[in-house]
Amino acid sequence: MNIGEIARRAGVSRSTVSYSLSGKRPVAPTTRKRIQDVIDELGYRPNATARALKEGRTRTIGLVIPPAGNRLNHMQLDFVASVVDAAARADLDVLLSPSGGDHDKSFERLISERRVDGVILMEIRVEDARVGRLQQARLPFVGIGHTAGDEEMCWIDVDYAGLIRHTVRHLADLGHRKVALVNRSPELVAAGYGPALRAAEGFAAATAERGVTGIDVPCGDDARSGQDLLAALLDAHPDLTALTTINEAALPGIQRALDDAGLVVPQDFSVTGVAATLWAEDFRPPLTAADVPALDMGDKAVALLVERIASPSTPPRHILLAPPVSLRSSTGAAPAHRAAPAEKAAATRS
Amino acid sequence: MNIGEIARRAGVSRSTVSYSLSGKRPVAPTTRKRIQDVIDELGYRPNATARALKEGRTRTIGLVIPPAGNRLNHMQLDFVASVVDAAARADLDVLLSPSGGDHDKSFERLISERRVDGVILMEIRVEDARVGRLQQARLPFVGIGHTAGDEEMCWIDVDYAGLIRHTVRHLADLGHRKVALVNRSPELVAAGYGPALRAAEGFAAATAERGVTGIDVPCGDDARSGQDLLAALLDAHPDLTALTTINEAALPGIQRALDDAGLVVPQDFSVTGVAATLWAEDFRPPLTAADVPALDMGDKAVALLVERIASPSTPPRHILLAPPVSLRSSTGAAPAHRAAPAEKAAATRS
DNA sequence: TCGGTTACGCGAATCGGTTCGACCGCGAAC
DNA sequence: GTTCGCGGTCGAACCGATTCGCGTAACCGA
Repeated sequence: MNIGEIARRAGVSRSTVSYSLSGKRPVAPTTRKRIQDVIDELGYRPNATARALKEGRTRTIGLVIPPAGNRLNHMQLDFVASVVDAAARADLDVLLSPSGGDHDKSFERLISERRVDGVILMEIRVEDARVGRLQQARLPFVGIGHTAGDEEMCWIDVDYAGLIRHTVRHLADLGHRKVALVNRSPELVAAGYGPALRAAEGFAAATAERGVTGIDVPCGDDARSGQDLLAALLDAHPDLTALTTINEAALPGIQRALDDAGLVVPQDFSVTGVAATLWAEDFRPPLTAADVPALDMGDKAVALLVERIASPSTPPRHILLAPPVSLRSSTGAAPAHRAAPAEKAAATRS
Repeated sequence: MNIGEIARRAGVSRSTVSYSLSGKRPVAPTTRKRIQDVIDELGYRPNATARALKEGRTRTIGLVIPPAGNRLNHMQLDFVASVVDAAARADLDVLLSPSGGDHDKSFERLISERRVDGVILMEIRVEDARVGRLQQARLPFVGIGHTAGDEEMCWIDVDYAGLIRHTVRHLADLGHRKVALVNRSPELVAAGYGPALRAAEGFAAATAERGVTGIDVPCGDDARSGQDLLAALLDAHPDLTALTTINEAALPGIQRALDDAGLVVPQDFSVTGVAATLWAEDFRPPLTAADVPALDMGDKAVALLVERIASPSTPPRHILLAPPVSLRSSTGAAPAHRAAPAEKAAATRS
């Protein structure tokens, strides 16, 4: 069932059917009605492939996600969902491509076979070969995260440096003198993952500025790692009274380690950071944190990409988001003295 | 840069380039080398759209996920990841379509514009209009979950009835006399979501069989709902000593409600159910549960779909998975007497 | 009455591949 | 010495849409 079949049944030429559908040239009302009746009867919709070939665009965008091994965190998941949603509203389909390494089969297919009109690139690293590949292919794209040196591309990012700086100041104002940054996984930090690097930057700047002692440690992106890490940290630093983090997935583990040590938040220990709203609200007590507007970012990313596809030659735009810190109840004045973890733990175990 | 350009530069016809690439007809080694050199130099890859038009297949499959509003749980997320992965291995791309209602724009586009060669349909309901739509369009598809009446389709499902029955027997064997089933959200239950219905079936059968009292309650798919529900449940049923669940997302909330009530697992209360391995291991103590092999299911779904695309007329196959129950440490002998929640909670609050 | 719009519709070209039929030259077989 | 088969190549048709150029008829004002 194709446009020729419709034309035949309506007794007109194929071009007339096409014009009737697109409205790009006038078609007599009676003819149009006849055509529409046939279309309605057969439930015809023009073949997307043929249309794409002729028009030179696929009405599809690629969404490059971290590879399946690395589990997506809630922020990323919300982002994916909102991209798919926003794309649907713009009558675009979304092609998924898991890609981590530089030479990924599925990524390469997307680009060189021209399956998509544009790409949204998640989890950009500071040195990212995919950016060069996209530029070389002249394919419009929007990065989630930015690379320091490159102003030639469109991107949207969260101002991790600024937000972490903000949280550290907040803790310093509450009297904390020794503060930890629970960063993303060692692998991501080593790979030069932007948010991890910039969080560290902001952390270093703010601790120096306020004269507090800062401990910057990477942590696997899961509850277990968070628990082990914090237990070790509490053990090694009896005077540690607060932490800030960008590692959402470690939060449940952090909570457990604090419980195990018999520390009450925020009386004995303060916790803050940057996280998706859901995670922040799931913490107990609710986390004082900068809420990453992941849903909003998806909308913005699609809008930016659509704009870029329409006019690829305009100078690239950048959006740096700095959501406000929601004061919930996981931070408080520094305790005069934090009981040694061992003795507290013993007390609760009994 | 297209096949004509390659042909021109290599001094051959377009068909020769095509045959050289596909190997469907012999090409002289010298010619082949000349062509390959030009291709390597320009980095040519045949345009996917044009190829799809001629071949009549897009090498793309559609993955229909629950709409963005309903947050995906870990099981579903693992499943999506493994589908994308398995598809990539089979040189297929994955087009995402969020669809809940019956008349979804993006779903309809996928089907009627023939953007995909086949579809994987997640979260099937007992009455699901999308199934009929796919059959009518003669588009191969595999359902995740099955509809009772319809044996005409391919599906993969987890044997929720059997697994829940199994967990209830386990609890009964440990001496529990009153057991709750924490089911999925009221909306899903009302919509006739298969796993929810079948879990209830299995629960009813097993409680009857073992003569234990069963309480079957729906619960929102999030931590907060789990917490509220269980608190209410403990309050209303002082003799409730165990629960089983298929609602992963509620687990963290269940954990909190138990903590708040001062109940220790498994001494005071037993918890079990069906969950993704990650959630089961994240519970404290680790959850005795049937581990849903979501990653495996993705592989199997893609394999089944590929098979069905290749030969659409063979009778549909069904796969019912019944993963073994991993005995971890969240279930134990029923306590002689469970302290009233109020008095225990008061004790911990002090 | 005549030139000039405008409305309407058709045929053909085009997008970038794949594939069928045909052709040519050469060596083997009868 | 013709014929057959086969390796190697080319031209043309085709997939299903869009769109350009052109023809025709009706209608307008001068």
